[in-house]
Amino acid sequence: MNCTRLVLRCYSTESTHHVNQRIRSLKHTSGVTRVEEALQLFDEMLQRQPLPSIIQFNQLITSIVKINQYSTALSLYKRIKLMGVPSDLYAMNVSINCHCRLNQVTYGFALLATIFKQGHTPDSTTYNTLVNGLVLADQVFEAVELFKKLRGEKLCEPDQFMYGTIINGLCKVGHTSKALELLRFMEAGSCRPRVQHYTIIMDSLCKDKMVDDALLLFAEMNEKGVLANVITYNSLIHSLCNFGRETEAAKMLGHMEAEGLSPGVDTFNILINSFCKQGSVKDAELCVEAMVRRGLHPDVITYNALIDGYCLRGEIDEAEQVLDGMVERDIVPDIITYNSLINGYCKKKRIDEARHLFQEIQDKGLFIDVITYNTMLQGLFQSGNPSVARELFSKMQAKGQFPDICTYRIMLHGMCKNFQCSEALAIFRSLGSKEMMKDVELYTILIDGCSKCGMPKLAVELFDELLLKGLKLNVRTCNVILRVYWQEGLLVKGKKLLRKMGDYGCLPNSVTYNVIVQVLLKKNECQEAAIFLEEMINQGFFPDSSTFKILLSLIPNVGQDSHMRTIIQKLTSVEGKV
DNA sequence: GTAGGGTTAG
Repeated sequence: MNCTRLVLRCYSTESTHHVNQRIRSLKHTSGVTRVEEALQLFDEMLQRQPLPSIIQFNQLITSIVKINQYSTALSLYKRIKLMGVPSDLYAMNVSINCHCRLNQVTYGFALLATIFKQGHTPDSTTYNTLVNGLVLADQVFEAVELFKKLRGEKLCEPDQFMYGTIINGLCKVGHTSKALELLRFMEAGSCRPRVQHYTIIMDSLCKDKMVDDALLLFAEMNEKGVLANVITYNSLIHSLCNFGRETEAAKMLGHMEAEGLSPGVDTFNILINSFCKQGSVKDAELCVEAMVRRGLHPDVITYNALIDGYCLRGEIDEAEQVLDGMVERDIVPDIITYNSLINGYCKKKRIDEARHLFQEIQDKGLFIDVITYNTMLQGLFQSGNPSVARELFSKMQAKGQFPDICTYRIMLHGMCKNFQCSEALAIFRSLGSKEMMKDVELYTILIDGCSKCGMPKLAVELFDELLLKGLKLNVRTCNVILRVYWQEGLLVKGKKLLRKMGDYGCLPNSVTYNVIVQVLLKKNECQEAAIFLEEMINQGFFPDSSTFKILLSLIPNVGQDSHMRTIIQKLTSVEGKV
């Protein structure tokens, strides 16, 4: 009798140990495998007699939550409930979080009621999870109200998490200054702000383009003895890069190492990407060397950045070399890698190679995305294959790939250039999406296209339609229609628009004047052209090379004492000095 | 030994 009991107890503790071990090992399993193994373990746990404790179930389900499988997690809780395992506050809190992540805050609040009903007392985690749920649901105002209520009614003393959630929410809706106020409030109180709080606000300041204010706050934080961590540095490095301040970003990296923090592959990738996009792939390569020296391994993102960087510069051979290098290191190229390469071939007008690669990756069974199609379509148009492009456009839709706004811009632009304006217009009119019909870029393409296809009236109508829709104008749109106005002699309209451009938020630029002057010169209206040339120069703009060419060709024909002659002389003398 | 907030790369 005693013996049996002993054996049973041994079996029970041993299996508990075994289960714990398997739960722990789940953390080292990734993605789909983790879900599969977790589900299998869960089934085994349900078979056990006695049933494992709620703690073990919580641990297992948490490992599923960590990989964002919220519905799965909730369904498992439902099942253990059916098996009669009593829930605890941890389980309830995790469930609330799952509902919040699934955009079901309401269910979260329903669970709060259940907690009370079951005689539990919600804790700060419960409330914080709910406040965060409101933030996630874009109900920041409601989140702040709940926060105030909890504090006012002493239901829950706000802790660093709660403050973090609210600061995050305020920043998310653009109220960075309110968040900063709350930070100042914390500094004066007993719940002192941590690095997280500073990081959120610095990041938000940067998103508001106030990078220097962020840097000031960073300095202030350091003075207060709050230590920055890798996330803080990653965020600042990224923001500096976004504003073209790569040198300072690189200095930041040095800074963080001096502080004893180790930058990760992601830190380097931020810099590498930025250098590549800027066109300085050489600097990016130096960054890669620096990361390798630190024992970090470039990943697919690193290689993709380099490949894209080279392709953007048209240095396709270098891009191919990088590709070889990554394959040698067993890093599998993905669709982004191939999109860059296809773009590189297209840029170099090596359309056959682009088409070949496009076919090859499909044969490999790789998923082709809308960017692949867009890249290919653009390449086809630019290499003078409009009909192949149009075939591909049909094919992608037949395959179930929806065109996006870029697809339509590429298509309509390509078609207009190939004198297929009427068909382009037909496509535009048949656009299902209301959003796309409100795209100023599409209008600009069509207006320009119609005028160049000999349909200026249609161009003018389209512009009026655009105004009627209340779409926001940009300089390019104005420049395009101004050319039409001057070509068609619609000078009243033209001059009116020229004057109103500032009100529309787009001041005339150098192109604006070049366009007008060129039209006038081509129409041989030299006097009028001279007036605009002068205005242009007074505004600090300068004729571009094509305007200049026309001007120079006029020299023999303009009279000795004409206004135009003086201007040309002035221009050529300035030109000589420069 | 189970739960809640922050950054990012294409």
